[in-house]
Amino acid sequence: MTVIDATLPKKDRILIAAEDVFSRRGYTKATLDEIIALADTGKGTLYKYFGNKDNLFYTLIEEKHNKLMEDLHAITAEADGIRSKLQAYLNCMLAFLRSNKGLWLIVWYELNAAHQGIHPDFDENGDWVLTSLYGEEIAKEDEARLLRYYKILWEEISVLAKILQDGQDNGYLKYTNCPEIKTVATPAHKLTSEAIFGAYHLFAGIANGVFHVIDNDMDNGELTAIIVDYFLNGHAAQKV
Amino acid sequence: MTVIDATLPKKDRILIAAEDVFSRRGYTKATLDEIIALADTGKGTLYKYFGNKDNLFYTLIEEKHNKLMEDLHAITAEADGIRSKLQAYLNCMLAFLRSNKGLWLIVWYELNAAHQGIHPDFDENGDWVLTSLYGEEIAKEDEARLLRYYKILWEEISVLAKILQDGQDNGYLKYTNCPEIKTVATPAHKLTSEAIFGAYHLFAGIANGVFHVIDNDMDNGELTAIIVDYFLNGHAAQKV
Amino acid sequence: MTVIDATLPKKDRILIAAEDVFSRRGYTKATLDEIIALADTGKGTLYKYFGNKDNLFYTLIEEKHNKLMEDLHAITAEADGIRSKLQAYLNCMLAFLRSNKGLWLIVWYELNAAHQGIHPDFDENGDWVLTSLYGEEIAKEDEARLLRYYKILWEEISVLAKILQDGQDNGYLKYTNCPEIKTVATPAHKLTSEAIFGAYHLFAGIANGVFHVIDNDMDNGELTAIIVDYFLNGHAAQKV
Amino acid sequence: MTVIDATLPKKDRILIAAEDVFSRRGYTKATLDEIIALADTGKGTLYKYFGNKDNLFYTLIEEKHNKLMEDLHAITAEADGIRSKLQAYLNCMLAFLRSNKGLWLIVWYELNAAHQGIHPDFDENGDWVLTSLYGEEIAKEDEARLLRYYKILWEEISVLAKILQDGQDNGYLKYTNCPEIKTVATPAHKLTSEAIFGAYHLFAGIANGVFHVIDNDMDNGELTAIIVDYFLNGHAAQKV
DNA sequence: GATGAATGAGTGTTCATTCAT
DNA sequence: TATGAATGAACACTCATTCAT
Repeated sequence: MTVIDATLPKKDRILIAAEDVFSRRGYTKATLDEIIALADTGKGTLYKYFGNKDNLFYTLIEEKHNKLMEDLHAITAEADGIRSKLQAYLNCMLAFLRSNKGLWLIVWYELNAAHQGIHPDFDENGDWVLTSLYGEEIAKEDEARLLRYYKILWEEISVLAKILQDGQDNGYLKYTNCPEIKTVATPAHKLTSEAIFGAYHLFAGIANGVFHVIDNDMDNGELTAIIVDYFLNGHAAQKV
Repeated sequence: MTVIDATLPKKDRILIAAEDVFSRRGYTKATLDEIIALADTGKGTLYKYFGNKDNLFYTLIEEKHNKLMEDLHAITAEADGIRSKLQAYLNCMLAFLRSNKGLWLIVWYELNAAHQGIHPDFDENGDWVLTSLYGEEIAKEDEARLLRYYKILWEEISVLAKILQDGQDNGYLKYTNCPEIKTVATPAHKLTSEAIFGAYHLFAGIANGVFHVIDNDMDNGELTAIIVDYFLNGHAAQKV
Repeated sequence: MTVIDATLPKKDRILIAAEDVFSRRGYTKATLDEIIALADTGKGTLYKYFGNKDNLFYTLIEEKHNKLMEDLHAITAEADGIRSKLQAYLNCMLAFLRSNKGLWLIVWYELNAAHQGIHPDFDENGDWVLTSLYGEEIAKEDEARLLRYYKILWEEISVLAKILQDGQDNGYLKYTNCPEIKTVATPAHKLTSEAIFGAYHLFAGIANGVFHVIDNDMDNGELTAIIVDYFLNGHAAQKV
Repeated sequence: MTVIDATLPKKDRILIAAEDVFSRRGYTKATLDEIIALADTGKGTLYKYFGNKDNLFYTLIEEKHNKLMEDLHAITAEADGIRSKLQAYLNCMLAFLRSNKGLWLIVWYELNAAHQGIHPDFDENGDWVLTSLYGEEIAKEDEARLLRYYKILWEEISVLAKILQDGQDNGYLKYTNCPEIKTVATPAHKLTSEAIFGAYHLFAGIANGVFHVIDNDMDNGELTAIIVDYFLNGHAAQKV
């Protein structure tokens, strides 16, 4: 059982406790009671600072996400060439996901609108719009809640997608002419679906470690080098 | 709101309704009330047939899983060579996941022991054993419940892992000498961690479609051909 | 797990199963599902023969009670003198309760109106009437149900009470002049409250065996001899 | 319908309501809904304070039991000689049971392990151990729950048993040489089975008043004097 | 600013009873 | 006659949220 530094401000202690509990239990099964017990504070305090369960979680996520985005932008801007941009992105992302696997699984799977029968897309004005695949009405407040998590995924993916897009544009990466892979790109984003698909494909596996095969102490650089090699050159021993 | 054929036996209607509700809501947020309302039946009927929520879900999963395993074994045995085995596997798996994405997301993420602070592994006798990463006791019945879902993941992965393992053994696929990727293989399974990692990496992305980029009507064969090509030869336009 | 002779008529098998289950679980916690499973029959059959749970239980009790009453009357009529009548009564009762302890505990405690805030008594016509101690109305059908169990207790006690009453009337037993022990006797029954109290006092202990102190194989005659001696002469080594 | 003083703290009101409802309905048939309705509170409040139904009931029992044990020890230590110790014990117990008849019936009959096919006894270390008479497994938590009620019975009996044991040891009370009455005594407790049997026999009848023969206003001292006389000298008018 | 007592809608589960076959 | 599928009211228990202090 983690013990939280009693000298920290209550707000910080709640966030630390929330991270611990959400990571272990998932969003739905985490309880505010466990969080305040761990933070050694009262329920009123939690609500004073965060308003409700969802805002508490989002605050947690948002802070980390913003920091991650800064890092991703900085580190990939610095790198030179597709390959080193890719490796920079992955190094950064892998380190992040290793520390925040539990929380990001929640965003990717539990809170992802796309897994709740809801299809987020852009309308003609380039604004996000949610469509229920089952014809149900989506309440205004649900919409806002769902969308802000979706945007987080989108932003994180977009950095990688941009790299891949550039790679395709300048002929470094394949451009597979497969019409069935839908283009969800908009003028505003210029992401081809293929790039998104590739991006997702690329690091989805990293985030999870379903079978715990990757040693927790291993060096990021070495692992990402392997992954980038697989991604660029494939798993075959020689061209087939 | 789907309407279920009123002439079907209650048991079938419950299963159909359960699939619908679990797929949309996830395991925890799905309620038996919604299921019976959709199935137009009583709660007692559901419990008569399935005993409890978890058994209802597992019944749903098990039936589909068994059928899938039969198909996977048959279709990959028939195929000749690593590449066509890979493609056969993916064709089969992709078709399956497209129909059962919601349910399989639950198994992969929500019910996956590895995402609940629990580490499943083999003991010296080759039997499964669960270890809590947080020092909490795992109740006997929780253990059984978690394990049966984990075994499903394991079985489905193992077919692909075997193909990849063979590919490495005969030099067709790379064998990356990366010691930090842990070997979880046991004498009984002979799965190298790399094979597992590759297997997971390979189709994790397919299962999800976070961004709905793949058209629902697209041809499986064409898509899997692209994926296999990516997997074998990589995304680079030429060897780098 | 008892196995019931499959050649017996369904009705008999249900009664045998019901006796087993009620004895082990008590009235409320016994389930009809367990009974029909043990009887290897259907729910409809049970309801066809017995109508509802309470009738099933009462049928079980009534049959045994009627046989017991016959025995009690016969055996005490035969005996000569208070002491041997007492001993005869106790022998009979003890043997009965040993075989039917579980069922009779239900009648004495679980279904006893007096333990449910209800006071059964005679009205001016000598008819039974139930009065709620909490001012609640007693539904007509509840009244009938409660009363029939109460009458069973009453009848079984009355045989002993009559013996004790006779003993007091002819000076063999003490008549303690304690006005606070209420007279519930009616012209029809002529039971003084003291006799009832003594009767109850006498064999209440036998029925229960809270601490399992009495060996299941012990001889009835020997035990009842001790009890009657205690009852008549007390536990003191000499008159005190 | 009792009305509970609205100025009392919720916790106290729940306890008062619980006592009322458990006493009238018995343990199993008492519902928490009725309790909270009577206490005029919410279900969450009940669970906040007591955790579950069984803890609520046990809280009720434990408090009263502890107070009773103090009184029993004090009052019997003060009394001089077997007879006055007996009378002191009975006075105390009778007063207690008159106020708590409903609750103690539950402990004696409904929750008594010995009435659920379970045999509590000491093992070689003097620790309590439960054995199922029907070969069923006893779950760890069921064991703890059953045992704590059994210990209450045991403690209350033991005070009296000690008095009776002393009476036998110094020849004041009969020692009936009846081998069939099993010795459950352990070195730690030195209770002969006879003493236990006598103790139970003695006051089992008092607790219940199946037939309401004892006037609720009657004086304890007078009644216990009669009972002790019956117990010591028997019911016969003269030695028989 | 901090608290925690109080709440009640909601959730999985049980089981006596009904009724069409 | 015998059945068992179907039911739904009832129950113990959970937990996000409110609000008076």
